[in-house]
Amino acid sequence: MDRGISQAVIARLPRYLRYLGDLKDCGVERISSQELSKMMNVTASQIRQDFNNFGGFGQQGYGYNVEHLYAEISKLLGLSEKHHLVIIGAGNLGRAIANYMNFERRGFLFKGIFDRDPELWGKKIRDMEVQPMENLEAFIKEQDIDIAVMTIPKTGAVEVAEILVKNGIKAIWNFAHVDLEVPKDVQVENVHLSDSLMKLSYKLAKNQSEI
Amino acid sequence: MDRGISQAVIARLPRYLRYLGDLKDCGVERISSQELSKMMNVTASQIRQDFNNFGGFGQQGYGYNVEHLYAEISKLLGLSEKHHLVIIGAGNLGRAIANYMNFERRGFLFKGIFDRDPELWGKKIRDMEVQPMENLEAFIKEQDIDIAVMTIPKTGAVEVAEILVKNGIKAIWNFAHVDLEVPKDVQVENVHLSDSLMKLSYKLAKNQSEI
DNA sequence: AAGAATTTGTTAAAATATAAACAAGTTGTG
DNA sequence: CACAACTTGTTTATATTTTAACAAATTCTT
Repeated sequence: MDRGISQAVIARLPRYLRYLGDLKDCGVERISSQELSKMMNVTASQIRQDFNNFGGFGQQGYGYNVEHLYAEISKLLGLSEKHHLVIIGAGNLGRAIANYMNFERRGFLFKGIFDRDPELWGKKIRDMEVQPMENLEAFIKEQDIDIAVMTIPKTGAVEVAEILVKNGIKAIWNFAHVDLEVPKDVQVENVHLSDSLMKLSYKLAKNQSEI
Repeated sequence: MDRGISQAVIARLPRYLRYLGDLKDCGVERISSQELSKMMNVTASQIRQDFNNFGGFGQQGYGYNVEHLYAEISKLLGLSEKHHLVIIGAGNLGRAIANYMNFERRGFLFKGIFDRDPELWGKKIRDMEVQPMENLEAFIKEQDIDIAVMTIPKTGAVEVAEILVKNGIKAIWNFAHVDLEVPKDVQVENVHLSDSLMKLSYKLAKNQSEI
C-alpha cells in the first residue's frame, strides 16, 4: 500500500481543480505557481511540492499548462472514470444529494435510491423509484455499483455498511454520524455535518470571548 | 488572537464529544485515555495532549470523569449557548438542513429561511415561510441572528456573504462551492460536498490501481 | 496500611508537513 | 544571439504535529 502521498495533499487537489477549471473557463492557457499562489492564498512552494508528488506537470520558465494540469488532476481524482452510485436513505439529505445534478457532470451517475420505510417505496426521486432495502444486494451486483452514499440515521448504519461490504462495495460516502469499521480495501469518506457545525460554533465562541 | 490551539485539535473535539456522549448514555462514569484510545483508534498520548490544551480535566490514577469531560468539551464548542441561525437558499440542501432536527438539540435554533426565487416565497418549511432576500437584512438584526447557513449555488454566494458581513453576522456555514473572503473576525466553515466526493473517488481509484 | 498497578500532565523525541533557497532549464528581448 | 527575467523541481531548513517516555499523584489490593 502506497502510503506515499499524504491525506493533506489529497485534500487539496479538489481545490486546485476548481481554480484550474475557473482559469480554463476564462481562457487562461498557462499559469505559474506564483500566480496560482496569489489567487489561492497558499505558498507557491506548496503548490509545486503538491503537484510534484504526481509527476512533473510543469516546465521551467513556462509554468503549468492549465488544460493539461486540469486533465491530470482530474485523472488523479478518478474523474475520468464513470462511477455508479446508490443512495441509502431517502430522507431530506438523500433526496438533496440525488437532486444535486452537478455530480453527474463529474461522472458520478445516480443509479438508485433505497429506504427501509415502506411509506417511501415507489415514490419518485429524479425519475427513480425509492426501493426497499431488500432489493439492495441484488441491485448492487446487477448495476455494477461503485459507490454507496449513506444518508441514514446512525442507528442501522453499521448494519447497512456490512451489507454493502459483503456485496463488494469499495467506497462509502458516509453521512451517518458513526465511525464505520470496514476492511481496509474499502474506502470511507465521512461527512459529519454536525461536527462541522460544532467547529464553526467553537470558532465563533472563541472569537467572541476575545473581544 | 490566540493561535494557540491548532485546527487539527479543534477538528477532533466533536468526535471526542460523540464518544463521551455514548459513554454517558451507557452509564459509564470514568474513562482513561487508554480505554478511550482503544475505542476511538487514536493514541492515548494524543488524547491526553488534546485535552490538556484546555486544562487539566483528568486526575492521575483515576482518569477522566465522563460527565465532567463531556460538559467541558460542550462548553468549549459553544454548545452551552443558544445560537440563532438562518438558512439562505431553500433548495434541496437548505430544506434538508432545516429539517434536520438534531441541530436544535444542540442549541442551534432554526429561525428563518430565505431564497431569491419568488416561486418559493411563502412555502412552508418546518412551519417557517420562505422569505425573499429583501427581508434578510432586517431579519438578521431583529431576530439576533448568530449564524448564517449558505446553501446556494456558487453564483451569488460572494454577494450574499457581503450582505451577511455587513449586517454583523459573525459565522457562516458555507455550502456554496466558492472560497469566501471575509474580515478575519468572521468565521467561515466550508462544506464542499463535491470535494469530499472527489477525495473518496481518489482513494477508490488508487486502491483499485494497486490490486 | 503498604506496595503494586494505574493514569495523568508534561517533557523529550520522532515524524510529518510547510516554507525557503537554489541550481538548471526555458522564455522573452534588444 | 546573448543576456536578463522567469519558473520549475528538488534540496535544505523550519515549523508543526504526533508519539513516546516518565515523574508525580491516585487508586486498588491484599
